[in-house]
Amino acid sequence: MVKKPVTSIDVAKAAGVSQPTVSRAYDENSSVAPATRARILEVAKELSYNPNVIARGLSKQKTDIIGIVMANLTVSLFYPEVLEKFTTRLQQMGKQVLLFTVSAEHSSVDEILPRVLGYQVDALIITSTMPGSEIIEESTRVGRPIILINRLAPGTSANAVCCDNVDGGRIVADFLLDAGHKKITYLAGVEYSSTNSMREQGFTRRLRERGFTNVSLEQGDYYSYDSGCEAARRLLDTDDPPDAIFCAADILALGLLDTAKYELGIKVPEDLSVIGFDDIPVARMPAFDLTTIRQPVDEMVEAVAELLSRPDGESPIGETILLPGELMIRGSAKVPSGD
Amino acid sequence: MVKKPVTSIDVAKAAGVSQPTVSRAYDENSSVAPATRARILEVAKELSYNPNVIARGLSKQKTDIIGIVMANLTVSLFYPEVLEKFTTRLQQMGKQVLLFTVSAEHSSVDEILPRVLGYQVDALIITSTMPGSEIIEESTRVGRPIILINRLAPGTSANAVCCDNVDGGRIVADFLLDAGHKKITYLAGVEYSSTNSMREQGFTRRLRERGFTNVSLEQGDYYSYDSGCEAARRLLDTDDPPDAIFCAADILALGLLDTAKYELGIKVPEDLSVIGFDDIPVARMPAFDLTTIRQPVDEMVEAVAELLSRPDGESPIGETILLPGELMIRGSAKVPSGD
DNA sequence: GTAAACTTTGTATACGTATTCATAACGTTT
DNA sequence: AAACGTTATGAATACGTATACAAAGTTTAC
Repeated sequence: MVKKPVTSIDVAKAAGVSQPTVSRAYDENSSVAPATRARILEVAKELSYNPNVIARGLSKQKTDIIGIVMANLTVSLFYPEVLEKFTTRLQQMGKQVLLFTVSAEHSSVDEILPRVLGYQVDALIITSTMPGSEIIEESTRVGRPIILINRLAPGTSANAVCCDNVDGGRIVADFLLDAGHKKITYLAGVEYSSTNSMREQGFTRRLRERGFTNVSLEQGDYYSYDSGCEAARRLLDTDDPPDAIFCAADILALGLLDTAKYELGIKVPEDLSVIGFDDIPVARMPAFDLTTIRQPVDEMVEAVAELLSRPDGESPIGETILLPGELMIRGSAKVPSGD
Repeated sequence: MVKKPVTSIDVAKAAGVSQPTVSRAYDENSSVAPATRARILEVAKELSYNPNVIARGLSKQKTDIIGIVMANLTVSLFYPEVLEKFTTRLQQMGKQVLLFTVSAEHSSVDEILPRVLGYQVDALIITSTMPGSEIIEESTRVGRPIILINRLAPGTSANAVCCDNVDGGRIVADFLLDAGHKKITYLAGVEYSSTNSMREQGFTRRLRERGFTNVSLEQGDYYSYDSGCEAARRLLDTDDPPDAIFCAADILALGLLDTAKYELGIKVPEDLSVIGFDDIPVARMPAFDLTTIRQPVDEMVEAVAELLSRPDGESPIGETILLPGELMIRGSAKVPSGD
C-alpha cells in the first residue's frame, strides 16, 4: 500500500501556520521569525517531510538539475573521473546531475538534447561531442547555458572549459626533441574532434619551429585500446619504425605500449618512447608507467562551478576557459639529459 | 535576453484546440482524432515546443527519473561501466538517471537519500553501499522501490540484483586447487561489505570441503590499487609466500600484480597465481592479463530493467535476483592440466 | 507618543501538465 | 426514428511549491 507523501500543507497544519510560511522556513533569504522556523523544521522532521524538488522547480523555474551529456563514457577511461568529480562538486553546490549517454552508433547529441531540455535543466555540460549550433542557440535563448568540456565552439553562444591542448602538444614536442628523438610520429584519435586536432597542431607546429620537418601522422580510428594495438602493428612492425610516438590519448598509448612490448618485443623506452595525453588512473601503474600530459580535471571542475554560480540572468555566454596541462614524466619515454 | 519557453497552451492556441488536447496528443493511449493529433504535432514542431517533463512529473506523480547512488564511483574501475550501461538502457526505456555520489569520507548514503527522494525519483538504484533500513522502508512505503546492486538486504523491502559472489568464490577455489596450489591466500577488500564476505565465504568453504584447511586471510583496507600494492609487500616479501592469491576485486589484483612483478621480481604465474573478481576493462590488457570472475553486468542491467518495468502499483518488494559470474581464464594464474 | 520603517505572516495565484467529468458529435442497433 | 454506445473535445481542477501583495504586528526615531 502506497502511503501519501507528506506535503508542506501537512506540515503547515501541524505547525499551525500557513503553507507559504513552511516554504519560507526552507529559504534562508526569507524572513521568518526564528521561533516559527524552528518549530516548522521540527514538525517537518517529525512527519519526515521532504520538500518536493520537482514542484519547487516548476514554481521557481529553476530545478537545480544540471544535465551532463557524455559520449562514450567508458572507452577512454578518462571521463568517469571527470563525471565523478563534477557530480561531487555540484552536489556540494546543492545541484544534481542528470546523466545522458550518447554512443557514436546509437544516438547523436542533437537527437537527445530536446529531451534533456525537457527536463528543465539549469545548464548543460557536454563532453566529447559537439552539438549542432541551432540547438546551442536555442538552449542559450531559453536561459540554459551550454558548457562544452574539451571542445571549442567559437562563434556560438556555448561556453567552453578546455585543457590547453595546443600547449600540451607543444610541451610533448619539446620533451621528445630534447631527448634526441629522430623519427617522431603522432598517433591521432578521432580525426575531426577538436581535442585531437589541437593536440596535433601544437605538436607538429612546435616540431617544425625547431626544424624537425618530417613528422609522420598515423590515424587511429577511435579513442580506444584496440585502436592503439592496431596502430602499433602498422607503425612498428616495419623496417624503419619511429623511435617516439605521441598518442592523442592515454588509452591509445596503452594499446600501443602493450602491443609493442608483449607482441612485438620492443623495449620501452630504450627503443621507443611513448607519450600519452589525459593521465588516466591506470597510466601511473607500473605496468604502464606512462609519461603523459595530465589534464587539469580539478581545475576544470572548478571553472565549471564558477560558470554555474553566476547570479541569475548573468549566465555566461560564449566564454572560453583554457587551462594548462602538465607533463607527468614517467618511464615510457626517454628523459632528456639535464645539460 | 531570455525568451519565454513555449508551453502546451501556446501550441493549443496556434492549433486552435484546448490545452488538454495538446497533452493528449502526446499520449498514445488518449483518443485524439488522427487529423487533430497530426496538426498539433506539426504546430508543436514549428514552435519547437518541448513538453515540460517537470510539470508532467508533478501532475502524473511519476517523473521517469531513476536515482542512482554510487559510492566510490571510480576507485574500483568497475562501476563506470555499470553506470554507463544502466544509463543507456534506462534511456531506451524513456527514463533518465539522476546521479548521486557518495564518498566514504564525505557523505553517507543515509544523509543523501532524503535529498534523492525529494527529486521524486521513480526508483532508486544503489551500488556498493548499504542504506539504513528505516530509509529503505520509508522509500518503499511512498512507492519508490529500492534496488541494491551487489548487496543483499534480507528481511527488508529492498530488492537486490547481485552477482553470485558465493559461487564465484567456489569456482576460483576449484580452479586453484585443480592447478595444484599448496599455499592459498584470500585478499579481502572492505571487511564488512557483503560482496567481500560472500566471495570469501564461497572460497574458503569450498577449499575446506576439498580438504584444504589452512587458508590464510589477508585484509586489504580498501578496494583500491594501492591497497593491493601494500598487501603484496606484506604477503610476498617473506620466507614462505603463498603460491596463489584470490583477490576480492580486480583493482586489488592489479596492485598486487604490479608490485609482485616489478618491485619484488616475482614471476607470474610461474611462482604466483593471482585471480581477481569483476573483470574490469583493463584486466584483459596484456600488461595484466588477469584471470578473473566476470560479473554479468549486461544481465544485471536487464534484471533491473525488468524490475523497473513492472506495472504501476506492482513495484517489486524484497525480491532478490542472483546471477552467475563466469571465470575468465587468462595468464595470471596457472591453468589446471586437463587430466 | 506618534509616524515611519521594518518584520512577520496570510491570501491569492502562478508554474505547465494530466486527468476527471461533462458535453457534443457521430454512428449503430432495434 | 428513438435509444444507445463510442469517440472527440473542452471546462475545471489537481499536483506541491514559491512569490507578489496586502495586512497585521513590532521596532525605531524623533
